Amino acid sequence: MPIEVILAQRTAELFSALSDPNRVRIISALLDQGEMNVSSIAHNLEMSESAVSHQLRGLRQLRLVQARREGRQIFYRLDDEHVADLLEQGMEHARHG
Amino acid sequence: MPIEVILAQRTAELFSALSDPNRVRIISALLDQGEMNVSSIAHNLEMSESAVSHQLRGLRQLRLVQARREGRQIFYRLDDEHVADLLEQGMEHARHG
DNA sequence: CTAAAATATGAATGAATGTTCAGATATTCA
DNA sequence: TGAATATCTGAACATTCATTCATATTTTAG
Repeated sequence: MPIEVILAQRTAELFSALSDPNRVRIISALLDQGEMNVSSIAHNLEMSESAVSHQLRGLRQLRLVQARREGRQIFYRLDDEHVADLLEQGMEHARHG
Repeated sequence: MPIEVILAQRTAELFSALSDPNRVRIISALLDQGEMNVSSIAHNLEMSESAVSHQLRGLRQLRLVQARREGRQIFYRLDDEHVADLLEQGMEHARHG
């Protein structure tokens, strides 16, 4: 498989992480707050905790998000400042455009 | 509907345009070549012309791509330099990361 | 040890997506 | 006009995806 195709796949995969409104909101919330546990994300965004948990799993697998346990809560934060840049640039484009 | 949710939707929609390997390759090719017609994109990326045409329609509807007819060929180019930035940033992240 | 709280997980379901195939539309050239 | 070329379109199909619901796991508090 040509490198170019593999790179395209990995690029698409990265953008896929930002291709759902609720994931955008989750990442945006983490960008604002720095760190949040699952239930506060769910409450904040009016999503079920299960849905949030499922989405966070995907984001964690892509290493866009990192988890830290504290007691029975698990706090999530962005793993990568590049993702913050990407999201901000995309939101900026979406605001105008 | 809260502005924040609408913005998240529009942001996700933008990233969705970059969330498929073949679309990434199409946009990347247009970025390199400046302008291409459907069949040269198809040949270049080893996609069917129909698949390319379907994808270009979506990109055109999102105004990421612009069309110009010349005889029986239709040349496509990126409509927006911001998208080029976004793609390059995403590809850069995908190369490392 | 038991109950409660926070999160994770898996199966099920419906919606969205990308490609293919067949055929339609538009344009040029003889 | 008729054939050839380039592109588009719509239906069909398989696949992927996000959510829900029920249940499991982990941790703390009592």
